[in-house]
Amino acid sequence: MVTSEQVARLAGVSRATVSRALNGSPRVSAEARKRIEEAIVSLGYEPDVVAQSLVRQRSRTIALCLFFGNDDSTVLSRFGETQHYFYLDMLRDVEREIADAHYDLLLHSSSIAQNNYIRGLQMRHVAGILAIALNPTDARIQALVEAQIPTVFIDSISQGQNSTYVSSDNLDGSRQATEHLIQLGHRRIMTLLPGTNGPVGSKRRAGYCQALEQAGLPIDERLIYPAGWNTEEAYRATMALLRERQPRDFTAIVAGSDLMAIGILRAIHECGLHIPGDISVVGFDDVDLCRYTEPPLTTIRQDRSAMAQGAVQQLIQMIEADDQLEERQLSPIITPTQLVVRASTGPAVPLA
Amino acid sequence: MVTSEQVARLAGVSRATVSRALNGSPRVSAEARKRIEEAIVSLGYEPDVVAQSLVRQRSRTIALCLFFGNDDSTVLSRFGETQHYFYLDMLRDVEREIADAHYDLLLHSSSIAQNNYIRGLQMRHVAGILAIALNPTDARIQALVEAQIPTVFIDSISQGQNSTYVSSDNLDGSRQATEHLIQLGHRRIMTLLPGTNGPVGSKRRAGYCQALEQAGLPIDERLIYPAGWNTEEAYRATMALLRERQPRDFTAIVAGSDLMAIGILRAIHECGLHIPGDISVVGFDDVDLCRYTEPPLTTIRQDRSAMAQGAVQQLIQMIEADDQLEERQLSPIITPTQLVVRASTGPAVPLA
DNA sequence: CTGAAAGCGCTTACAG
DNA sequence: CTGAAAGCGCTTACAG
Repeated sequence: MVTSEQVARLAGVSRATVSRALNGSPRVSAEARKRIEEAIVSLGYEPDVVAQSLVRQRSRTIALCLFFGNDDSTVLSRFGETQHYFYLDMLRDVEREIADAHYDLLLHSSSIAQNNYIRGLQMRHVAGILAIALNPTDARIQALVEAQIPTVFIDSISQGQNSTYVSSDNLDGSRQATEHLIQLGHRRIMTLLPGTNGPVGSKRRAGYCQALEQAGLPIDERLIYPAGWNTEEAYRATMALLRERQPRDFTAIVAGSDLMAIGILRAIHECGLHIPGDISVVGFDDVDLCRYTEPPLTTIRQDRSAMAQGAVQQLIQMIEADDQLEERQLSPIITPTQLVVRASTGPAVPLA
Repeated sequence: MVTSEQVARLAGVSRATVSRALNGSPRVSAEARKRIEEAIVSLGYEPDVVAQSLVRQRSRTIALCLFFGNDDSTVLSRFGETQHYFYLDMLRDVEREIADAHYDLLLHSSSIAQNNYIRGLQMRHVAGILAIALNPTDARIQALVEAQIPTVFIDSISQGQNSTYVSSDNLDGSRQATEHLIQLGHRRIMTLLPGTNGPVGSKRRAGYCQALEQAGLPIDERLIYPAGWNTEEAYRATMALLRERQPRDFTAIVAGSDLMAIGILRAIHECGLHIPGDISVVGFDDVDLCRYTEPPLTTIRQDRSAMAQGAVQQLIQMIEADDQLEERQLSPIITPTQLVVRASTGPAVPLA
């Protein structure tokens, strides 16, 4: 294991000078710099990041914190569940951004209480935190905000002195989806959404309502049907819906997400109905799978790479802005959404 | 930030004793231990893992290395691609196992050359490596093996002094899938598999052939059709197949994976054929989505949690077996596979 | 059983 | 521009 000591010896300088050269200090002569660089190459030296972290009291590591449930102790624990499928794609972009900035990504799993959770992060000297916390009442959110470690939340609207958030324009996306159906002649449009108080669901509900209002359509509580974010719950809810409502009182469904839409499609098929012949379905997210559903799914695209890029760049900016400007204004980043029309939506057919 | 110095002062002992108590050394008196524990609780002390890593020359971090392509510089870069969907589920189990053992998971992205790749891992003092390398010729595999850091590969059959692997019984799984179709009366059974030299594909091809042989059926090269692991390529291959083969010369398809099967189903639908009425399809992996395809997919289940558990436990055992026994025999772990019958397979119908 | 001391590999005021 | 020295927070022989 090559150390800076060996580099210094070979270059005929002190470790201090090697360190300065490495960290781009201007106070190093050209000759010294050259000799050091040669020594580094010939020895294959690379600085020990652990030692650097210790002395700098800060690592180049960004921790990923996912709180999908209240009890998930590991970062990925809930990632197999269909409702979180969307975030995976975004994580790819997140990792690329982080790598490009020469930071590492840590999945820090702590099965302990909240204060220990934060402490674990501090003891690892993480530089910053990227958090996706779907339940706004999760106590860890507030703990994170108070910990004063630079933090960017995705899809949670928490803000603080050292934290901000990025989110899609969920309201406008849902509005577009509903408007698309209205333009196709639909008047009785269901929406399946969780009954929780999360910001994502709330905004999507609001967008749905806004589109109806703009079109002068009434907002019927019977058209807003509760279902969890996952495929199975959406499937069950739709089955229940199709059985309860005889005769059927709707011609289209705005799904809370694409993965919910997949369950909805399946239920409609099983009841012997056609899509979009009998019922039109719109998803939300535009995950890759949308192209392979039967029929291919009309949906709302979230700009995942813009979300990831915005989140990471904002985070790194916060990390590297060592000057703690009191007046710093951290404005949230809201990325646009866009309707993608495929084959699961069509003209409304009159109800029986 | 509470340090061991403060704990020592409060407990009236030296830092050395605090360290011993913390690390479970027997050479600490009961009274000292008690006072130290009280001090730790009252101060909320937690050791600095960075300092520990430096002095121990080893962190409690396990790096995740995914080499899905030859050029992926980030760990997750290829995870959005359908062909790697399966590994995500396994990663969940992997993370849980790692967390339970009180290790951290690092996604180490290095966009640099191979020797720097290894060096980056060494400089971070990672304790061990979990690697999924789908291309057996990837130079990083050999570099990893030679680096002598404890490593467990998943689905690559690399072994070395400090490395071993875990894999499903791919051959037997594919054999079961094919046998299932034979029992349903199918005689002309296609298989769609990548033409690469990866161990997973090779084993699955061998299992397919073995089932045919055991049934006394000929192995027709025209029945082994090349297609990449992803949904899109499987879709395109099937479309081409259905156009080329007029009249059609097969009644069933063994897909290389579930995500390939999804593309195959879509192509069959688009050609106006029925599943399993016209063509039966079997997948491989048993991802959650199988239940939601149209029709629900018959497939081969891989025991992901057994794979994850085997991999992590083996890895940690290697890490903590500080005694480098020369005669240590690291035997690979092969987990069983199992047929899951759903609705995409049915009796063979005679070909025109 | 316990403490003083050295050391892990680096960085950074402090002098010069 | 450069080096000697101190220090980041811990662990571990070495004495006692």
